[in-house]
Amino acid sequence: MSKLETKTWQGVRAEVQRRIRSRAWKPGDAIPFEADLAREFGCARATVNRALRDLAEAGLLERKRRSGTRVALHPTGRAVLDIPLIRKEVEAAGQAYGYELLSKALDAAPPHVVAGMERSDAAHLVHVVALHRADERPHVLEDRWIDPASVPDAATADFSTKSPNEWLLENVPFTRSELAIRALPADPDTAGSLDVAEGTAILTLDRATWLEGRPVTFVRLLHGADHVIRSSVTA
Amino acid sequence: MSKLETKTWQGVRAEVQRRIRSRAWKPGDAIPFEADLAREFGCARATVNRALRDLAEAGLLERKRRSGTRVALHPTGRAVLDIPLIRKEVEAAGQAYGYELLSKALDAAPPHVVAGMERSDAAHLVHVVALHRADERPHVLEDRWIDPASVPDAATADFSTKSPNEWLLENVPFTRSELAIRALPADPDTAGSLDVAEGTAILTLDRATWLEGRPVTFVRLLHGADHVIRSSVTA
DNA sequence: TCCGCAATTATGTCTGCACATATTTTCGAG
DNA sequence: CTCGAAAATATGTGCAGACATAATTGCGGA
Repeated sequence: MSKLETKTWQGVRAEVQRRIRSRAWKPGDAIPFEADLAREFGCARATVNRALRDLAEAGLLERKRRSGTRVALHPTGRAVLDIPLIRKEVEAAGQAYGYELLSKALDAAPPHVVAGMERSDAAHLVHVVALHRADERPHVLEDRWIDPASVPDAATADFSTKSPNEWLLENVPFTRSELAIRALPADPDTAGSLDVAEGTAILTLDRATWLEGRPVTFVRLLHGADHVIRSSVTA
Repeated sequence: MSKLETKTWQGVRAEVQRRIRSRAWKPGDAIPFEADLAREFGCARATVNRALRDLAEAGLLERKRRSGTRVALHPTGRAVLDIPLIRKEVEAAGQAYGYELLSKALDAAPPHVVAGMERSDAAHLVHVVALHRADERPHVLEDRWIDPASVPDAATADFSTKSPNEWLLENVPFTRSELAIRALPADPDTAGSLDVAEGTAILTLDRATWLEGRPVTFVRLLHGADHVIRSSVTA
């Protein structure tokens, strides 16, 4: 019937998206088979496949072998957070970036108990505390532990001018990382470093990273007042 | 030389990833052309293309036409947050889900000033406040505004048993949404509803959604004590 | 009736080939 | 020497066909 002749996978995706949004295909409905859509659109099945795969990745469709494809019941909201270097984040906001090393210890005790960070030799970590500034004002307090077993250079690295945040990203690969975002009240030390009142709500970002199952580093980023993590979703 | 014969795009991706992690290909380096890799791996160029495209999406590679492909300088940290239904989130944690409508107003004033939410007819919004519980304890306070111009059914919808969170997701499509995560101190009302002390650090999630440029809804989710947003990244 | 093996079938992926597109590079005109 | 058009080239995408894989279905035997 239709002489749509879409031909490009983006075109197919757009048309399918339109049918979902217009409720021609309702949530939970099964949609036509790839082969049928290919015939309708006048393109190859591979092209339809590419489009549907993309929409499935975006959470709009659910696909199962042999069963077919259906419109997702609850479009799984999915936000992509960019986690830039703190320096780049500050510079991108048009502010002057400043950095200051507050402390570095070689044989530090294990960090505060953190879910998902079961270290083997917890007694010999490198512990670095550093402050990132934006336009002279405290921006982020970086509280980092590094496992020297995974990162031998960490013990001798000079963190006085380049932050661990940046140094690690450039020098140490990782295979997996976990992220946890919390709202915590500022403890006295944190409050002092960030120049806020004790107990202030602090947006806290914990990240643990591993290389092939071995712990590499754990960092807690304590953000200054009114910090916002933003993300936009196009789906 | 190598008789790797990888054949599958996941295999190619794994091998390329290995070379990046082992620093055989260093950040900033250009890697071999698709055609060359295809010859080395003994597979079709399309297969290599699929693998490299996937790695580029993950932020490990940067590709430009005619220029070739190179290893990303700063593996762009990128976390994917799943934003599930609150009900599903609670149930997934093995807790009993409870829901209670606290208030519904038809011609509400515009919400607190929110960046990115410039409404046209700000004086006629539907305003719903509802509480989500987990095991009887307050879990999330949902503070939502809906634009009836975009969602006519919102005025008559019954939010006493099904949350706006869930109702909107099932009934209203959207094209774009923006997300902001903050840490805010609990104001008296919020503290009362969530059963926490006033001033407690609250993990706050603001989301604004549009359909083809028209505002649909704005919601502020105020999370109870110790709430954590988690995400794991495999790259 | 119930269980498990086998046929079925929709999606997943690979291949080889072709052409499109975006850059870079080259090279000639002024 | 400079500028701009034309050639070169790596990635992006499309096509048709084939086989792989995972569910589902249905059949047959106990």
